[in-house]
Order: sequence, then C-alpha cells, then structure tokens
Amino acid sequence: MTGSAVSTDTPNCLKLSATRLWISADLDAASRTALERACSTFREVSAGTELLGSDAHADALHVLVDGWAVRYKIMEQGARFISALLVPGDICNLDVLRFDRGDYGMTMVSDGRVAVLPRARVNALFASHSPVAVALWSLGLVENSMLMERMTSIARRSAMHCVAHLLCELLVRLRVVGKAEGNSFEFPLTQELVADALGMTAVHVNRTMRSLRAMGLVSVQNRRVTIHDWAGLSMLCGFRAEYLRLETIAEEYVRELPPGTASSEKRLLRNPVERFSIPSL
Amino acid sequence: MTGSAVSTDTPNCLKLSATRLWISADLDAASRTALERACSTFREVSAGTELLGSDAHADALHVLVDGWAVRYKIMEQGARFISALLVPGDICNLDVLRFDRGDYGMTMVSDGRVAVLPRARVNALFASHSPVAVALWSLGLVENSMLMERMTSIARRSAMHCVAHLLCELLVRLRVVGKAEGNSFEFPLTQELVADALGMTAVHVNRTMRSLRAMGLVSVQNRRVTIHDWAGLSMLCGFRAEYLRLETIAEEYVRELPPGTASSEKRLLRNPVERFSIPSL
DNA sequence: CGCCAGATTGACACGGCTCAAGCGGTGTGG
DNA sequence: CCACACCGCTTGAGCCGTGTCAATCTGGCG
Repeated sequence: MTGSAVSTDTPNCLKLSATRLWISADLDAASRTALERACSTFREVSAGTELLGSDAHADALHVLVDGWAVRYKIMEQGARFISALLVPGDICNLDVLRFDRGDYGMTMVSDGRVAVLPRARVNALFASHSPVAVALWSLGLVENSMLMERMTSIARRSAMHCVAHLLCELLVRLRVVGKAEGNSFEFPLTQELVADALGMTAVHVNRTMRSLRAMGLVSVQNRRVTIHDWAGLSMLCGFRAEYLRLETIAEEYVRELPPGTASSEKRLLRNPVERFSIPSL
Repeated sequence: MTGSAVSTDTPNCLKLSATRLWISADLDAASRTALERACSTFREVSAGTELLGSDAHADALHVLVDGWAVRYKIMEQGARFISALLVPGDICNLDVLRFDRGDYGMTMVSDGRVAVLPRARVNALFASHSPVAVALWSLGLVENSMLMERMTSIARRSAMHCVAHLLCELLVRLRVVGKAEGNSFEFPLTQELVADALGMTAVHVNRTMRSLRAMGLVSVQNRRVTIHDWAGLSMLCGFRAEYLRLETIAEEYVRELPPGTASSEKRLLRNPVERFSIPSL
C-alpha cells in the first residue's frame, strides 16, 4: 500500500494500557480515560508516508501508535539530518499546540498507525481535564532533555560510542512501551537512517556496527537488534538513563527495565492545584 | 569578586521593557507587569559562578538579566559539552517547573545578574496570570527548536559553516534583546567555550575564525564580534531564522533585525481561553 | 616585572568520509 | 519458475578535515 486510510473502528479508541503513552505518570484515571477517548481517529500509514511536509501548515497533534517515524530537516546542500526518532507511544509534533507550523518534516519508517487529534479537540481536552495539558507540557521538556543528550553524543562521543548509546536508549524506550522482548527489539531503520540521526555516513555506521558485533555486544538479524551484553554496551558508551526522565512514566509501566535505569529518587512535580487558561487554536 | 550577592534594590523589579524577555508576544499588559513584579529578587553573579551544580537539586527559576551563561554536561572521560548558550533575557532552567533536578550544570561566563523566582512564586504567578504559564510553555518549545537546529549544525555542517551559523544566531538573539550595536556585539566566550558548544576543539575554532576573518566576513577584537558582511555570512552557512520562532516575540521588540530574519507569516497561537490546573512545587 | 589565561601557529596523526565495487535478499514481470 | 532490478548491506583503498601535541605570542593584572 502507498497511501493511508482513516479508520475509527477496532479499536475505536487508543488504549493507553496498550501503548503506554509516556505521559502516564502525570495522569489520574479520569484524565487517562478522557485522553484515550480523544484518540479515536486513526490513520493507517505505510512506510514512507509523509506525516508532515517540511514547513507545511499543521493543525493536528499526531500520536504514533504503531511503527516508527522520523523527524528530519533537509539542508541547503541536500544533506539530511534526523532530529528525532519516534517509536510507538511518542507524540510526533508537540509544537503544533503553540505554533502553526514547524521547520521539519516527518516520515513513517515502517508501516504503522497514528492517532490524530485536531487542535480543537486537544484544547477541549485541556479544558475538561487539565492534567493532560500538564502532561503534554512535561513531555515537551522530556524531549528537550533527550535532544540535549543526543547532541552531546554527536558532538563528543566517538562513532562507536554514539551508536552504542543510541541502541541503549532505544532498548529502554521500547521496553517502556512494551515493544521489546528481553534485550531484543525490532529495528526498522536502515543504516543510512541511523547515519542521518547521528551525523555519520551509512558506510561508517556499517563499520561501527561490525565492531560492536565483533565485540559480542550486539547482533542484528532480520531487522531485529539483540543486545547480548547490556552491561558491556552501556558501560562502553557511558549510558545513564536519567535524561529520559523515566519519572514521567507511571510506575506500573516502568518494569523490566535494563539494570541501572531505575528512575532513582528523582521526582516528578505534580499534583495540579492552581488554574490558568490555555490557548485555543 | 568571586561569590554573589542578593539585592532587591535598584532596580527593585525587572523591567521587561529593558531586558525584553522573549516571552513578550504571549503576554498582555497585566501579565507583563505581574511578571516584572515577580522578578524582584536579583543575584549579582561574577564570571565563573556556578548557577546550578550538575545534578543538584533546584527549586527556583532563573532568568538571566545581564551577562552570559552556559548550560553544560561533563562526560565520563572528562569531556565537556555546552548544550546551551544563554544571553540576557533567556530563562536558564525551564525544566525546574516540572522536574526537581536536571542533569546539567550552569555557569556564568561573564559577570552578570540573574532574577531568581522560587517555584512557589512562579506557581502563584501562573494562578493569577495564566498567560505567563502559556508563555513559559511556548518558550520551552522554542528552546526545543533551537536545540534541533544546533544539533543539525553540529551533525551536518562543516566547522566553518557551524561557527558562522552560531555567530548569525547570536547576532539575531542579541539584537532582539538590544544587546547588539549594529552588526557588532560583545562576545565573552573563549574559543574553548565555542569549541565545547560546537563539538570542536579550541585549536580548530581558532583556525576557523581565522578563515572567516580572512574572508572579510567577521572580525573579533577586545571580546567583541563584528559581522562585516551579514549577507555573505548568512549565505555561507545557510542561516534561516525561522527556527528561532521570532513570532513569540512581541512586535515592538522585533526591530532592526538583520535582513531576512523577519518572522514572515508564521503565527503564534494565542488568546488563552480554556482553563486547566497546573502543578505547584 | 613576572605571571597567567587565552589566542595563535606548526607538524603530524587519525577517525571518519568518499568513491567504488560486490553481494544478498526480495519483489516483479515474463 | 526464472531473470532481472533494486535496495540495502558489506568491504576496500585512499583522502581530508579535524584532533593532538607542543611551542610561542599577547594582553591584562598583581
């Protein structure tokens, strides 16, 4: 298939318990239910589908339910850089809530499904269930933290450490949303995409992966990554999960994480109390 | 001087009209006044002052009023990376509103002054003047956009284009807050700091600056950068100001920007209407 | 005057890029 | 069912941008 289809039937609303949206920790039961109900319009999207054209007007929040997507920029000389890797449970374009267009494009990397929430619908949700707004605000800050970490990685880590770090991050993120089986997960990215996400070339990603393989740390087969030695891999690249702000995730979803990635004593600030208004459209 | 002093006297509150906080466009007159009043506690900080220790508990929002600061991470092997350059008018640690600690440190690069707003005070402000909360939310998204752009720069631009791009960005940002005189501005960063912000080495920053100088594009004297050929410099590195989201800045402050940096037709979504609660502490 | 941090420059090494060829799986049309 | 095309993976050879190391220079300051 090449296009996309709109469906509102089975399931007729997003089950957070199934996709385990990252925002969980901020949400009381009522808000969670309301959010699930709001996510009732889905688009089945095939690999390669452009979710959002570069610089295009946007007016709906997209939540990735299934499949992987990338957020990218194309530079003058044609070079591409992938500024975000999106996996199930991620919100694709948080900035749509405040700005009417972004300066990036978004494409599906694999077949998948997105929930589409028109801005008006999100605003209504904010009005009736304020914790949802707070949660989305928090999510923006989490994204911020993740961007800083990847930038640090690109700027200061060697290619091998950089790739290793990415794999560590993905394992943790995918485990949270239940998309990993043990230390292994489906991995639809081509080496070229990895290169564009880490500021490298596909050729060098290839050589780097070979080294990691040779060291017995990871293996890749059939679009599936397996981390054979989590301790070794995370030690190698100095992976520390703090920046993922796992404290934003409701405890019931933070199970079976790789060792050393507990959210420790960091606190999420919550318990909404005061009221303030938010912008509509 | 080596420490810092608390002063609440002249001026006894922050004049937005003087520092031109980026958040202006979101704020009505009443909110703006309230925000100014809330910024009544200042710290005079000297160059080198640690505003926030790495991984330290934080509970106050800091607004940089005068001077430059950097947000940094130190990696295992001792390498440093500067994840943000902060100039007057910037908010230093937006994430303090949602998390109780960050994974970065913050240091003053020059002597300066910061306004300190305890979390409780910010929350009270949110309660009484909701547009302030919306403005801070927007600011977080702007920061996001800036991070993506710099990451793109580090990942895909050559050293020279990268440095050029940084200088372009700084000119625009400093003009907005009235800290540039024409195409020239004070520049307290050492070449080592620039290197740490762009993922390079100090030596190479030096060589790169020499090239830019040799091309007649910029010059540096007495800790002051002058851009002699804005068109040439911005063309060279493909600088486009969209990512700075200048539409978040009240129009009265967006004057005298370098050519080509108008905020064009992009809209900021505003007019707060609905209400939702926000977290305290 | 001596000291020191930062800027500058040179010589050299190396990680990662470029170019190019070959390989394997998979989908497709004859 | 085969032949072919295509895409992504793999590997090699050589180059170049950037890092490393180290020395010198400069201006500010006690």
